[in-house]
Amino acid sequence: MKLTEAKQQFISSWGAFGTHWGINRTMAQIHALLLISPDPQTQDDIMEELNISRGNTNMNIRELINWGLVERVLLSGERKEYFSAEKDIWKVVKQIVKERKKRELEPMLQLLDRLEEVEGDKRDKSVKTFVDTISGIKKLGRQADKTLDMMIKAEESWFIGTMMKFFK
Amino acid sequence: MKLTEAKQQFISSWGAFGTHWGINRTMAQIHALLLISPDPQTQDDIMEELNISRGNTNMNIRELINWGLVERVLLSGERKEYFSAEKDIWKVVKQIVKERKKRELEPMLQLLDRLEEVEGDKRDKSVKTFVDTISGIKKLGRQADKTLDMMIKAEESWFIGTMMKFFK
DNA sequence: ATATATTTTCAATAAATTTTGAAAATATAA
DNA sequence: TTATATTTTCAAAATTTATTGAAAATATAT
Repeated sequence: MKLTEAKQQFISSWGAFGTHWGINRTMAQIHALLLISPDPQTQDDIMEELNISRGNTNMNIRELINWGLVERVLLSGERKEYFSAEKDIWKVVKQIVKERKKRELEPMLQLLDRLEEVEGDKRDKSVKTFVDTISGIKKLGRQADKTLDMMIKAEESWFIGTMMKFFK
Repeated sequence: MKLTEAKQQFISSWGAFGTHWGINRTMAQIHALLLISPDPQTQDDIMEELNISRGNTNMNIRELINWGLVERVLLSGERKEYFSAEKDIWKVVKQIVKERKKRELEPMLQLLDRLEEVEGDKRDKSVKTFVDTISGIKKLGRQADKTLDMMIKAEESWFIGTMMKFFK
């Protein structure tokens, strides 16, 4: 397979992959493009490569910056802004985990805390089922939260080494 | 908080949560409703509770069955079908992991295998960056695949116990 | 200061996804 | 068998989400 075709396939698949995980296709594609670009790219480079409008490009780049996956690069003597993505995949994964944990897991755990304190007699079957379900989710959620915290702090080598030993 | 309100909040939040993970809102809401329902529910029960149409209800129940999260229950002497969700959250998580692994992670790893074999000289910077990125993703992906395999087989007690020890 | 390049915003539009509801298919009862 | 209940399908409609592109804002150069 030629490089050009391989790049296109990667970008397109990364985009489709993203949509299965609640990430918009264009954002995932820009990320993919920057991941495989040796040098920082301008907005115009990205627009041209992916055939998308200036506004769309701009908004999604900003979103990637918010997620901590892309950074602005200023090249001396250049007026345009350049963008580049973190290439270390372990760091990328940790950053995504960190953000999703903060944006989704933590608020969900807070909600579960409140819901668990529902009024009513636990001898009432509907109260019991509700509280038991909420508690079960909360318990697993709290464990996930702790595990992810550790993962975020861990080095890839340590983490993979540990997993290898465990899950030989 | 009253049970009725708590239930509604849970269903609504579970639905919103789902959309952040590429799962349609209604499917997640039906799942939430069944999770907190002490007894199996009919299509009409679900339609009424969530204020959704018969077609929508039917399609999403089927989808939940495909995901292995809900099962049909036949009550003797009853003509209607009843539905209930697996209540053990650890089993639910394992089932979701298993399905997403099969549907998304495995095809992605297969694609990466093919992309890694791109033609061209690795001294060419653009080839090198591409291959290195693909290899990095593949390496982490393969490790995730193994780890998830183990998790799918593990008992909750073993898994949580292990994690607790590690991440004291 | 003015001109020019570049980035950002956002209302309008387009595209994708979800939902409806009525008709068709299927299953059960009489 | 015929009647009735129940489930399934799917084209059309509604809704949600993504994208465009031109105007406004900002930054840099002359």
